[in-house]
Amino acid sequence: MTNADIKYTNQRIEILNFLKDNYNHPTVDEVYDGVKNKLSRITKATVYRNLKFLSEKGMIQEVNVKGVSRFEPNIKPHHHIMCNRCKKILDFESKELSEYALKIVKNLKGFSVNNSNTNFYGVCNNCA
Amino acid sequence: MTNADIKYTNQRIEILNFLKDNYNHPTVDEVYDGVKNKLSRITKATVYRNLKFLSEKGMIQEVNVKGVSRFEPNIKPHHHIMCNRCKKILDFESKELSEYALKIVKNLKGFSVNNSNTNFYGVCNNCA
DNA sequence: GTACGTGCAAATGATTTGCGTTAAG
DNA sequence: CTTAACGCAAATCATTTGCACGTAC
Repeated sequence: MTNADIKYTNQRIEILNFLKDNYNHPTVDEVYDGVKNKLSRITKATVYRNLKFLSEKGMIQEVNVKGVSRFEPNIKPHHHIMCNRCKKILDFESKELSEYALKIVKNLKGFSVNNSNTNFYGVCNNCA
Repeated sequence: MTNADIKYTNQRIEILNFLKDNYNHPTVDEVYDGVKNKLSRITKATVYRNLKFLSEKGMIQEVNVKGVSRFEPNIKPHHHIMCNRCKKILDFESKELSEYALKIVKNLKGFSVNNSNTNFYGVCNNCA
């Protein structure tokens, strides 16, 4: 999670801090609201720039759900389970699923695939 | 593909026509450009309204790729393979993959999942 | 004839960018 | 000291909406 090449500005640190241990997949606005308490002068542009920057550095992960960007500290490859009612997103790790999926497309002509992820849709117990 | 409850306006017909047999997953703008030849006075608002309408009716399918909506005539459940270079998207049908994925999450606590789809990433032969 | 769809222009919402200033290393 | 990041405001891009008019059925 540390990297020598990057400048650890207060803004960046607070954003990383907010995301750390936050598995709710917050949107840009939610991250902005979350760090505003600590850094009252921060702007949304800075949040956008840093979230993009940190995603590109592989320090966080961006998930796009129906046109909205969300961010999470879990950088391991994994799948997502989404509730159709409350829109909550759960991480789901399954190496065997990833491997099975890759095996299935391996002998496909015209494409060399190197990774995959699966999205699940359903209803969480809270909403059911 | 036909439905008695809907009004078949020229705009709607041309949009369906453009999408029919078009497996390139066009964006809203591409659909707009595609039908403008036939209906010079059509506006993007109409294209947006109809693509949404037809998706809700289940007559076409919307796919969201990195924040941009794309549309396709293939309404059967299926997976997608995307080229990281040229961004081309290929449909990939695999009932066994869907079934395997569902089986894996079936005994997950806190969520009742009813469908899934897998996205694959790689490089197509054209780009490789 | 009536309800629904359309074209147009304006509104909204998300994200990006130019620029002068500030701070990390 | 130098370069990258910040804050601010304005720009851009995708998508939606209100409204008067038109058209499918």
